[in-house]
Amino acid sequence: MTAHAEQIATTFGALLLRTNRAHLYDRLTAGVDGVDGTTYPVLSGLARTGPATASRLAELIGLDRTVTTRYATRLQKAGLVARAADADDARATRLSLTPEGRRAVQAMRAALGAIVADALSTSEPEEVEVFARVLQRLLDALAPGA
Amino acid sequence: MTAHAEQIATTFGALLLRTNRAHLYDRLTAGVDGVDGTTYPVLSGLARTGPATASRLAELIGLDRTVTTRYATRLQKAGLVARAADADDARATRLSLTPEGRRAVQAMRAALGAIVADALSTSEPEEVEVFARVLQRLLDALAPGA
DNA sequence: TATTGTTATACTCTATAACTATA
DNA sequence: TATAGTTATAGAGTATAACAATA
Repeated sequence: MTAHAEQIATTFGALLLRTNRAHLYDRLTAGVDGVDGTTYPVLSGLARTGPATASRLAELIGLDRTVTTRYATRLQKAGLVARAADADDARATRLSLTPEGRRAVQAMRAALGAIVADALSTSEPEEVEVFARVLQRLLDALAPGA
Repeated sequence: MTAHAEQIATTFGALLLRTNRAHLYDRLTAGVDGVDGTTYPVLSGLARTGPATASRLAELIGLDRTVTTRYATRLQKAGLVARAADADDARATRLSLTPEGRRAVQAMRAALGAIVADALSTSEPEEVEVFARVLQRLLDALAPGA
């Protein structure tokens, strides 16, 4: 058990190396116009949470308010995100996905799903099921906020 | 199966968010003097590969040669890394861990192991075993180089 | 001519500070 | 006075360019 924890820790460490993460992001956003590794979290966060203010979205994805709003502007220029006045609070601006933005998210999700599915194609379905469950627990323990 | 791939992909995406990765690195290097989130890959890479030149180490950890040598200098100043002339090639410099560097790596490995062990404490040993196996496969598929 | 280590330089990502408008 | 959005500015992290020494 401890031996497994050590091995898992090592594998995890390798997986978290900047180069691997960057490479994966590149693969995900390669075919999608207007999104890159930096704006990806903003777009996918918006998809997860639905229409939200920049402040709330920033909290969700763990980025600063100022960065979030700037990336949102980039995505808006690319036609993937829309801004609208908040009816309840004149200070606030609601960010939302455009239909094109939704399509982009869909495409990236499918790409990631395909990569994972391919990577797990040699594993038994029962193993995959266990893996999914334990991975979720690991995330909960490692990133309590998310 | 496809459903699991989707779920795994989503969890994975969350895990790779910059904020989570940075937070984990901070936890790992918190108690260790002279190491931070940026120099960590250099130190742990050196532990994995043993004494190596900056160029070779850079390849291993997916960083640029110039960055690797600069971080190595930082670690050297902290007393964790040593430089020595290469006997076979006068151009080359061999980087290695000092005893203190080895202790630092040991401490960080133990910390990561403890975090993972804790995160998996609610899972059955058989589940953990499966998880370790599938995770390794996933890494192999995602990061062929590592 | 190619490669090693290194430094100088520039670019990108992210955060802090500051400004405006509204609560 | 506090908060939302935004812009200006500064700080890290990283890569590209350039240099000296050796192969």
